[in-house]
Order: sequence, then structure tokens, then C-alpha cells
Amino acid sequence: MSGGVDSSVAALLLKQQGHDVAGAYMKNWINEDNVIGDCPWQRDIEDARRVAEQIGIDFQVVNLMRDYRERVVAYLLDGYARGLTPNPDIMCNREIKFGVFRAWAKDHGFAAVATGHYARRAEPQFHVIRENGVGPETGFSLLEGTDKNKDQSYFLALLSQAQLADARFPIGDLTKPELRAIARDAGLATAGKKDSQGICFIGEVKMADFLRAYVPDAPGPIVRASDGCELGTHRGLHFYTLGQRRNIGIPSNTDHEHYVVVGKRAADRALMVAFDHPDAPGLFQHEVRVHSLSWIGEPVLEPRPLEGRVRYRDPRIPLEFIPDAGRGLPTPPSPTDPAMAAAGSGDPALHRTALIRFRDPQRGLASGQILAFYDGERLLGGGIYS
RNA sequence: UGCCUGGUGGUGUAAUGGCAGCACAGGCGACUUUGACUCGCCUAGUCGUGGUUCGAAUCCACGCCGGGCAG
Repeated sequence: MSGGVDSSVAALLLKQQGHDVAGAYMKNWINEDNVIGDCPWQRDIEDARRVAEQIGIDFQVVNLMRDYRERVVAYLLDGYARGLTPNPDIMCNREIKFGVFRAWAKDHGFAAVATGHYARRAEPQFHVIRENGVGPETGFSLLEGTDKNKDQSYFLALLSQAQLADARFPIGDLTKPELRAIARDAGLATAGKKDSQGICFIGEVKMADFLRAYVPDAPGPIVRASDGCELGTHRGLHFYTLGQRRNIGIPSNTDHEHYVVVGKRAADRALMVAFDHPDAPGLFQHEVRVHSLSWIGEPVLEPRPLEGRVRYRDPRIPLEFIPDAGRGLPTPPSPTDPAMAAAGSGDPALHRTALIRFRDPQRGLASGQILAFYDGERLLGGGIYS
């Protein structure tokens, strides 16, 4: 229970369904030095505790700060230091909520972990022969939330079958308005609370502010990709990502044109920019490579058309999935990446990489971000852009 | 030193005697459990001093600054 409405209602529904349920707040980050922003986490704990009281369930705060720092914050900072654009929330789900916390819950006698995600876990289906001949369908499926405007399945793209087996998403078949109504009718303390945003658990802190506090400045030139002309300087490549327009600070001097980031050059820490055109080098990609492939069900081992969600809240789009030949292909990035390390254990298929061919070129696919694979509204898995 | 030419928000530019506008940049906000994108709102300017005029970015004089030609 995060102290928001969604997890509040999730707890309420479980209780109403007769489950033996307890509430827990995962304390993962507290802005120790008050470096950035205030401390809304205290308020969140109070809210979560009040809701638990209202519902009539036990409540406790579970301290996972060390794990969060090691598995998410380290991944985040290391990723940016390497010029990537990490996705901390996806990693938080895999490593913390359904990782460390799931283990904690199991240790304490709980059968499953429920969250306030807008996603659905489907019961095992009858055996289904899939068109690529992979075999019978087994295990649980992860479906998009019923509320397509709030669907959060994307953030669960790197979960494993084992993790999904222990996961429950009580609000996955509700729409946000329905959920608000339930919270209001039940008189929950969080019924009218504004949705949270920002980095999971770190609070409503802008990423730039967070990075400013934890990553030293590393200035470099801003270079126009088309002719190599140096247009200015920047304070650090970690403040930018592919396709970004804001904060470059270079006027275009051309009507209705603006510069966007089209790349980062490690050699001299140059920020490569170009006008925001479909043909700008590197801005749009018709093909992209992904690594650290993760599958919720059967891995896809043969070329096959799939749907993909390129980023959160984007529509699913058609693509051709072309796995690289050779089992157990080592993953390119360094083993210091927690994402890699975690993927390193178990199924060798997780090591695999693939080539993705989009039907339509996609904009701003930054290395380190996640591509989620779908078959209709069923989430199949995900991979990390190389 | 003489002549020519130009000077408008942070940047590039419109307005040729009649409400200084646009674009980009910047700020704030909306959207959003990641990074982005997007959308809305806003800040900010006539090189200076005088003069002509009901009225000056616009015309005149001088000055300052930047280009060019002449030397």
C-alpha cells in the first residue's frame, strides 16, 4: 500500500473477497538529506495506515531501502553514467515489488503479493497450440488493464512466470472512475488523493533534479549532426535522452523548426542534435536491437510478427520479431548492470537478443528503455533497447 | 581618417509614419507511476541623446557599436 487510491482499493477488494490480507508499505527511499523536494513518504505511510485501519487489516512498514538503492538507484545512476536512459520503474517492479518484497512476503507466510497496478492476471488456459509450434500454453497470462487509459502492463514487461504466479492485481478490471467511486463509497482516506507521479518511490521529483543531486556535472559540446558545427555546451549527457527537445537551449533561428537530441557521442561527450524531422539521423528507427529478452510465458524463438509497445501509454504497434540465432548468446552490456545480473540466472533464453523490425519507423527509442511485446492485450514479455 | 551600410526580446526575424507580431530558446502548468513526446499559458525588445510630427522602430541630426569600400 503506497498511500495512494489504487493500492487502497486493491486492499479493500481483497478484504471484501474474503482473503486473509495484510497491508504493507514498502519504504524504499526517503530523500535522506532532503536534497530534493520534501518528504511526502511520511504522509503516504499515514494515509496507508489509516486506510488499513478503515478496512480492518494489519499494516506494517517494510524497510527495503538498501535493496532499492542497490538494485534500482545503482542501476539508474550507472545507466545514465553509461549514456543510457534507464527505466527505474520497470526495474523496481521486477527487483523490488515482485523481487525482494515478494521474497519477504513468502518468508512471512503470505501466498501472494497484490499491487495497485492496472493489469490483469489470467487463470491458466486450456492447452493451446500456437501458430509457431512452440507448444502448449502453460502458466499465467498477464493482460492489459481493462481501463485502456490507465493500463500499466507495460511496467510489468520484465516479470517472469514465477513472479506473475505470486502476483495479484485486484483493480485490473476496474476503470479509474469506477475505482474512485469505490474508494469514495467506502469512505477511504485516500479517495480523493491525487495520483502520484514521478520515479516510483522516490516521490514527485523530476528526474533532472534527482540526477543533478546524485550525478556530477560532465559538460561537453552540443554538436549539430548534419555538419558537425558546435552550437553550444551542455552540463551533462545524463540530462538528455533521444528525441528530447527541452533544455537543449539552442534556438533554431528557423520558423517552426526546433532542435532535438539525436544521439550522444561518448568520445567527447558531445550531445548530437538535429532538427526534428523524420529523416534526422537516428531519431526514427525502422529497426532496433533488443537484449535481455524476458518472457512471461513461452519464449519466442522463431521469427514472428508480434505487437509491441514502444513506451508507456503508446499504442501497440505491429512489428516483426527476429530472434538472433544461437542459444545462450552472452548479453552485450557489462555484468555490473543489475538488469543483466538478474537476467543472468535461470533460463538461457533470457540472454538472447533479437532484431525488431517495425512496420512504421518509431521515434526516440533510447538505449536502456524497454520494448514490451504483446499478442493482443496479452503481455508476452519485453526487451531492452541496445 | 573619408564614404557606404546596418543596429527590433536570449537568438533569428516581421512591421516604411498609426495597437511592435512570429519562430526558436527560456519559465510555469496540464498530461504521465520511467526517460521523452505533446498540449496550454507566460516572461522578454525598437543602440543612445535630441529633433520633426497629433502620432516615430520607421523621417532628420549627432553620438556609440558592427560590417563593407576607400587607403
